[in-house]
Amino acid sequence: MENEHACDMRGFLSFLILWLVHKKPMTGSEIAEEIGKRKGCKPTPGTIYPALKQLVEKGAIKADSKGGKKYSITKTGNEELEIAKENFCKTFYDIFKN
Amino acid sequence: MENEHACDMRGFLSFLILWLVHKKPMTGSEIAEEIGKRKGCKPTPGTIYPALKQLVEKGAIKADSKGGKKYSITKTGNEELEIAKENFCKTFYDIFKN
DNA sequence: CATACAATATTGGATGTACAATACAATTTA
DNA sequence: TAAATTGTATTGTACATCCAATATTGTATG
Repeated sequence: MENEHACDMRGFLSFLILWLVHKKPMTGSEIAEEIGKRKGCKPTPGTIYPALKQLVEKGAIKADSKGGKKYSITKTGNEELEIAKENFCKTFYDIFKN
Repeated sequence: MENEHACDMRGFLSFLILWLVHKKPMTGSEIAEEIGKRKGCKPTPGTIYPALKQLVEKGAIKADSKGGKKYSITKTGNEELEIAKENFCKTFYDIFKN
């Protein structure tokens, strides 16, 4: 609700989830598994599901209620991801150089 | 203390501050300015100084109390930065591609 | 010395992310 | 059907980060 903390360094979990789901629809546990592989430490359900819930409420992702309940990105989510990705790259552009 | 939330997606502000200060000692306002340039939105003193305080308390940076009070990275901070950088790159390795 | 201004810093309240513990739902196995 | 297992989700508590507002300190300038 209209809180414009645009300067926020919070939100990297949501950003990463959005990024993963944008590549391929995934279930909650698949997402946790993939984050675990990348960071070396798998987040617990109490971390993953609240974040998923927020993203659904924002309309950035949606849950396909069949089978394992996969989450996939929406049009809104894709637009948001594009902006977030750009900001991310501008902010950390020189971290990856060597 | 000794809270081992190793899985943490929090701490990106501290990470970025550490990264900036590692390249060159900076004052609080210089740090805010540089982050503002990267993100397009300059963090307020209420964001920057508590983070700096924590980093000093951890021993990751130290304040040179002469002139504009520049902060510079310590040996401990450099070691911490090296680890954090590696985790960061592993976690977001595919964001920068295209 | 006094006033102004910039940089440094703290406070209070909100939000995102963290885990542990627990609960619930859908299969599978006995 | 009962018990076990796995995935999904909530709750409670803690902490990093966020801003606005305020306070403090240091350095000019009058």
